[in-house]
Amino acid sequence: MAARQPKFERLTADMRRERLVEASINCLAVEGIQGFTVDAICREAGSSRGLIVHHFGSKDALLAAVYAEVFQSLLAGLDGIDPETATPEALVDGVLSGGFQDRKYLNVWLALWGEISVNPGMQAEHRKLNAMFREKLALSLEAMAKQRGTAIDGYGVAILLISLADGLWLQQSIDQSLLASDRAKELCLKVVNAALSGGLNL
Amino acid sequence: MAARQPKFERLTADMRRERLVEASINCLAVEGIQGFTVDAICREAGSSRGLIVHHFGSKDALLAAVYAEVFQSLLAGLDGIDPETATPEALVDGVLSGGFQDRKYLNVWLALWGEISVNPGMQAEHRKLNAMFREKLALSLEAMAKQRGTAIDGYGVAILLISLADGLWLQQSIDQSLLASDRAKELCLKVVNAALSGGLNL
DNA sequence: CTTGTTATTGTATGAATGTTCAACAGTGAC
DNA sequence: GTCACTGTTGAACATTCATACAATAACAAG
Repeated sequence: MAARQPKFERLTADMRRERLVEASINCLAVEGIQGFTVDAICREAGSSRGLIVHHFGSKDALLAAVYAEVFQSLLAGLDGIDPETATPEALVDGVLSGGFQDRKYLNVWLALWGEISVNPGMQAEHRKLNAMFREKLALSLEAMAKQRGTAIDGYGVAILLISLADGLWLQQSIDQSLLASDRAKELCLKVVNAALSGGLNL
Repeated sequence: MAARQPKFERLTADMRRERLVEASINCLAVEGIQGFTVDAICREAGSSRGLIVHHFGSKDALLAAVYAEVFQSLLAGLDGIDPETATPEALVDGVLSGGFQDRKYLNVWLALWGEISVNPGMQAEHRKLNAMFREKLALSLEAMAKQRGTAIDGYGVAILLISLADGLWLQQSIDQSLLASDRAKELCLKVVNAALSGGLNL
């Protein structure tokens, strides 16, 4: 007699939550916010429909969990960067590659930004996480400027770099024929180098 | 006896289309793509539900019309700028204020970008319109560089400026506490001036 | 083996969605 | 006044949606 076949896989709550978050990212990536439906997500995650409410309470709470996850991978791009020894190349690489580099995430970020701009809870989270990111960048930038004997406004340059990287990534993701990704990196690098050498008066 | 009261206002097709497009923009602005529903749009436009299909054929076609309208106001920001006599200030002003300046449009653009990245027809339109915008910018930038006696890659600087402006506007729209809009303008201006004087080697 | 906990399922439900369509009515031509 | 044209209405329709919930079953503890 064959071994008994369980009717479903029973996971720990954390593992199931993780699977649902990843499935959500895939759904968002492919079809945008229109594809972010309970049916599609659970199909992608290989579970039944009831689990989103059971593990997250609501679909909105799941989207918040997606944001936390995606932002983690953005922060990870700056991991391993030591403010004292970092090079401009490493910094630009970190900003451009953390969670972003992949065009796949365009629709994920579009959905998240839309939600952040409307949902006060997510806006608070966004401010907190973004401040961390900016802080880390600003420290590295100021350390590098110091080595060159120039004084800069690290906060201002950080905003400049983040905005430029976001804008380039956005344009490139929407229309891939616009520019190659190494060209985007080159543009960022030139601006950062100019800022660090005092050429932008920042 | 009172004058007969018409049961509804009968407009020309063009006027009705315009009203529906404007109503769509308002709906998108307030609630994002979630608020872009036939019911909400027609309520906002003060008409019955049947008119979207009647005048546009489908809701998707209406969104395409919204894109055309919004991009027009983006192009209008560069109107009146003569490549030969333009100043960097005027150019940066034009890029930052055309159709963008207003935080109100954040959700409109997020929805449009999402659709563009997925819908081939809108992607083609996007490429065409964006190329026009870039072309106009590049011409003005090259003319200004020439006056300063430097040779630049107008196309590259245009992409740099557009991306930076987009990124700054995006960050600022998502979190208004991040930076003031005159600060954003100042950052753009410094980068453009550096580029025009050859400081960025572009 | 028995039992308790809880992850999981899948149906039920009611609200909201985009589109269709036949009837209606404003408007200008004659 | 009569007519044709077409902008407009609003009910009908089939889907799809998020959520609620009671039944089921996996799994660990004893």
